[in-house]
Amino acid sequence: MGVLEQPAAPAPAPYLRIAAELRARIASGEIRAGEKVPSVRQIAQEWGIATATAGKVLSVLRAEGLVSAVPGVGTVVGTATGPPPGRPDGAPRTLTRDHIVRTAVALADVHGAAALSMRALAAELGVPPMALYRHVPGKGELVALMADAAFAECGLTGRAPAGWRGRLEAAARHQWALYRRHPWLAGAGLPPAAAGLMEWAMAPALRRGLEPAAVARTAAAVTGYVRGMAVSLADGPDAAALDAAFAFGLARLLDGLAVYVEQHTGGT
Amino acid sequence: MGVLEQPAAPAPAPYLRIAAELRARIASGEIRAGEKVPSVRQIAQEWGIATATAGKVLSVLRAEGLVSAVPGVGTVVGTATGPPPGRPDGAPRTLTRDHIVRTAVALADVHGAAALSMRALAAELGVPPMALYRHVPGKGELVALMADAAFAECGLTGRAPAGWRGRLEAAARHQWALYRRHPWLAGAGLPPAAAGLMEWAMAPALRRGLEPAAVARTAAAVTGYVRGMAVSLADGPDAAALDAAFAFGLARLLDGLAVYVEQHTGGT
DNA sequence: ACCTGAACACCGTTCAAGT
DNA sequence: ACCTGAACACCGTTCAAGT
Repeated sequence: MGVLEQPAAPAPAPYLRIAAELRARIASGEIRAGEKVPSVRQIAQEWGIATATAGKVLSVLRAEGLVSAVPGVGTVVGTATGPPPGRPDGAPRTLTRDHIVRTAVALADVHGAAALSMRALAAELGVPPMALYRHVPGKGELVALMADAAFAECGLTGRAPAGWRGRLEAAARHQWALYRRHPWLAGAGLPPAAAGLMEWAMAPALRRGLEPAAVARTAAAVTGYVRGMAVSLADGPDAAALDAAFAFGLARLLDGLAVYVEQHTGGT
Repeated sequence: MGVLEQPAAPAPAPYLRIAAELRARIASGEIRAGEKVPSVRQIAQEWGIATATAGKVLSVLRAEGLVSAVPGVGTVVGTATGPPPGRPDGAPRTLTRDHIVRTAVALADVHGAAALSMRALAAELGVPPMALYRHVPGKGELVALMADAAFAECGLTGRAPAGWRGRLEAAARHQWALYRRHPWLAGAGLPPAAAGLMEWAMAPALRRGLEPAAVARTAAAVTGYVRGMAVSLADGPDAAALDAAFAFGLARLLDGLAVYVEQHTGGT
């Protein structure tokens, strides 16, 4: 039923997915030749994976010749012998909406929402500002496309929990991870892809017989909770403390929902 | 202990408080002579009070000669014989930080956060833009002051619930009401006055023996929940549906917290 | 027809010139 | 000393002028 209910293709392993994301950042010019890619430690922290997995990410990119380890510095884009392959400098790929959106996401990720202007984005892409308007109606629509693209990143790799609670928790944690990765996202409005995620999340509860109105309210409450914690995160304060508060509050919210679901559905 | 624990002065009745707010809007120039003040129905809806109470609000202002009922139109600022008393036109009161902040709040309430610019605010106040900077360091600080002023509006009129759950629910609903009244507020960051509200909210739980770390996480989770629902509200969609979802989610969250508090404190 | 440079109507804020 | 006009470095977007 839900758009995410039956993944069209098997989800890639996390390290491959993250490697693909870094590859996209390099391709979009967000990380340039000679600049450092995130360290193993940074990757592990940013995506919430083990350092061993993070190490595999960099191995993949090194094996491709896209990055190389520079002792005492870190892992940088390109090899000692020249710029990275795949996009010879000065050959500007034809501008597409997708490329614009991905570059905008990268720009906002790195420099913050305030730094995302149509003019700065155009400069990043090496095109005149007005060129963007042939692919995107305006900045508002661009931000909506960015949010949709971010939510469409499939990060639900493991098999989907069958129970309503496991499914809802997985969706909430996925949403949280997206907000951690894209600090501008919580302020961007919920895109259609977010509705898809919630549809996926609520499918077991719906099957269990929870009435549609309660399903809708549950989805709104959980989504709102995650988003509220994310905007608080964007305020600036201690991220670690909020991570703990997020997990705590989510557990309490799910506990409370469990009581309700018990009372309002057939049984186990 | 909390700043709101022992109110310095007895809280005014709701209709007096709302009358004061409308009076401030008129004084600040947000509602000008000849323009309509909110109708009984609008007041009842905006502040979540009965229409009978809303009627008393307008009675107060009418008795003061500040507004008058115009049949077929509504209640408008001023009397049939001239402009409202209290601020003769052309006599600009001396600019103060407080006046700037209150006018900014009124401007953002009516025209939205996007319409709040230093230049527009200065125009509203009838001063050159740079005059604002002698009272406020910059726009960011102004918004922070606005948020603090909004949170400092005391709306917790009834006597404070003694139980942890009633207190927390009252604080959450108060915060929700603030966000309903000031749609820009959820996007403005949590000001010091919000921490005061949470301190007040969590005092009974703390007295009950809930450990400080759990108290902090609970406060962050509830505040985040309310704020997340409020930013979703600001997205634009059906406010009535979100009101219901807010109440639903809050009840579930408090239920889940109840289980936790039961297990982690002494007893009743 | 397609593309885009110049222009318009804004911003927040600096700073030097006014009183 | 206090105040503020002009200016600076931005914005998003319109539109007419270029190819």
